[in-house]
Amino acid sequence: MDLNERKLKILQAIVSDFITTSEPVGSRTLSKRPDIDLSPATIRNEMSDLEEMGYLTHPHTSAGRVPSDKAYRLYVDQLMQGSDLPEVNKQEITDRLHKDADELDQTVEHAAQLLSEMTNLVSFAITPNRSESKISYINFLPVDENSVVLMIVCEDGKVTNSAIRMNAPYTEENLTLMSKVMTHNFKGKAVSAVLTENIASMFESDMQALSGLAGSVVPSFMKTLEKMLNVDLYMDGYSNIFRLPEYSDVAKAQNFLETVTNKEQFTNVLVNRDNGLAITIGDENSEDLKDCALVTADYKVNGKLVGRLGVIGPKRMKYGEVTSVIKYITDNLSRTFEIEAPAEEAEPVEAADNDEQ
Amino acid sequence: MDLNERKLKILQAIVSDFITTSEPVGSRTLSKRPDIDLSPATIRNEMSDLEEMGYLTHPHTSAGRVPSDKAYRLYVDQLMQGSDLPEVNKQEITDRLHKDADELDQTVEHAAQLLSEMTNLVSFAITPNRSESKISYINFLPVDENSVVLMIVCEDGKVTNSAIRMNAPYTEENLTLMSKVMTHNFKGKAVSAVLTENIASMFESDMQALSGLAGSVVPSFMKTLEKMLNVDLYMDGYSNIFRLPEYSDVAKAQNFLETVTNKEQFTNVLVNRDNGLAITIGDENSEDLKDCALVTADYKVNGKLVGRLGVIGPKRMKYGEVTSVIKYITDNLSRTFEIEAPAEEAEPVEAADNDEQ
DNA sequence: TGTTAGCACTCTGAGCGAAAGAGTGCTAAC
DNA sequence: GTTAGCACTCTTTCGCTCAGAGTGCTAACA
Repeated sequence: MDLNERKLKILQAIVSDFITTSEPVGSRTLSKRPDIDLSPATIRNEMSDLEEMGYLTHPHTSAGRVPSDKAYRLYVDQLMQGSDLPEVNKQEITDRLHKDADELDQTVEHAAQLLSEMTNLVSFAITPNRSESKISYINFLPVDENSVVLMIVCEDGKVTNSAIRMNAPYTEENLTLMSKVMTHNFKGKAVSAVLTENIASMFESDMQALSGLAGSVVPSFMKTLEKMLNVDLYMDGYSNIFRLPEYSDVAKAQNFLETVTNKEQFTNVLVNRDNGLAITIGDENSEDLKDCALVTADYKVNGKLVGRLGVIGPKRMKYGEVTSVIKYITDNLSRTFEIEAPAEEAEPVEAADNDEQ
Repeated sequence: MDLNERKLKILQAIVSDFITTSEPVGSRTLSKRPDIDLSPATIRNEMSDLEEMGYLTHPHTSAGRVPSDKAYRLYVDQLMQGSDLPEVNKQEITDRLHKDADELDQTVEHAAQLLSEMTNLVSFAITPNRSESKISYINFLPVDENSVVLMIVCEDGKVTNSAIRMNAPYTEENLTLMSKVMTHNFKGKAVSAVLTENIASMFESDMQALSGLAGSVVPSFMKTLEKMLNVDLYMDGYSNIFRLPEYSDVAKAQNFLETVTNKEQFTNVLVNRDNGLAITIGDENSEDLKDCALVTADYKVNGKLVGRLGVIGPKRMKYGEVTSVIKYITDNLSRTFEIEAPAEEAEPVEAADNDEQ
């Protein structure tokens, strides 16, 4: 038995019908569609075949057919027609993303917000991983006699800072010296590379005058670098799930919310997805998301750093629309954080990208 | 008719019974309690009186009594007995709050997490408002030829930074000069005070050499200062509401989540609450929270800055337990961010408090 | 005079069965 | 190969009854 033209057509009709109604699709309903010119009985035969082939299931004998994960996969890969975003929406995306375009974090948060509004699903966005970002400055500033602030600036403009409680007394000169020596040592190196270096030994050789401070500074420096690698997760539209009949059961809604509000775990899921546009459906996800579908896409910052943005919802989602919204937003974000007029320079000029407060 | 001893006792029994069961309380149930030695009929008479006085309501004729908002208020003010936190919980709070005590934001986030776990309610925490914090440094760092990073450090160690896109070319010397002049001008002034000054004029008089840069810098500087005033909101335990029978109705759960996930609006509610321990019940809240109760308390940072932490849940909450957990956590937080061993100095030494990236 | 027992009454919620509706699968005819 | 027809299945909804919980009132009691 093979998937001939007619079976595909029927399958497509069933999937798209089910996506909009969330009700099992019966043969009579299908036969009424203008694009399908077959009697209910014929359709029933085909549906029976499709079920045997694993594309459809049956909640119970006297119910219509429901697409299986396999059917959604086929639908997404071959059957679905990409929808073009209405001009109004495009305009809105552009407008709203450019409103606070000088703050990466804020813009990304807005992007997530926008996405949940436009898809009526739960949306999320993660900021780029900076393990390959290069260090640009290291700076110690006095706060009071016991504590200083350490700030590390990356070439892409990202700033991370921490408070450090000093064990030994320090002078402003100490701090300036330390800032200079460390900047000199690490400038131009990637964050991940520095994290594997033996920093303590550097203090011994280069900075004997400061070795008394090393005990306070080294662990904090490492911690701050690690903080630089943290990926922020923004989510929006939690309450959208209540609009979906699949979550009218409170237990299911609870389950979903629990999974999705576990930031650490969920960030992990997102970080480990395929690059580019990625759609995973049902089984293709981990156990606790097996009733969901995720659609994600990447955005670029300075043409290098890669963040990610997407939605999570029921397998029955409007893949065409959702995909085009996500693509449009990520493209827009990438353009927003694009290098501006590199013009004559060979080395790329980093665009404004910086952290939140 | 007045609230005599017996009526109070009955009312207290009804409220505490309803809090644990969420079922309307009948006269027979009450008469079985060891602390109430009255026949159901007598209790019925008293309940009828209490209803007339506005302390009880009746879902329908043949149901037990339910406390009114007025009853909860009385309960909280007079009838409830404060519970003492078990030693295990105290220990856990202390342990978990001190794990990352060098990062205010992170600690506050952990506190919210802890609170939702211990109360099984939705918890929240806001970071302190810094409008009265004093500025300590202002620093411009070059990023690339078009952009610089501006960072403002407060006396309490809080750092805020922004990327600035420059309209005119700049030199490192320009930045250093600008940093010095601005630090000199604003050091020791409160953020809110600086925000009302006429910064632009300062550029004209003090910094003529830099006036070409002022156009880029002044608006960004103001924006960054405003960012310094932003209060961060952390929430946790959203999915706890599904455990409560009052939210077994999906529409109610949706409503609740929508109200509470509106960060801006909800932050506003929190910022405008009374200082110290504040409990608001039903009507006492805004319209969209009229079925809820909020309990909040303040914590202090450096004995000055004040943040806030609390829970939101149904009016039927264990006020005693909740209050003692919140108090214990806020006290603990205040101690964590306390000035450490000021010893000989007159001027208070600021403890480590700094921002999240 | 306050308290209590008794009883009729009310309202809710669970349980049950009937009936409607949707849809299938099979058979037989086209 | 397609279709009409029909018996059959399963779910959902509706109405009904009945048990249970609780009240309010009255009358008796201490």
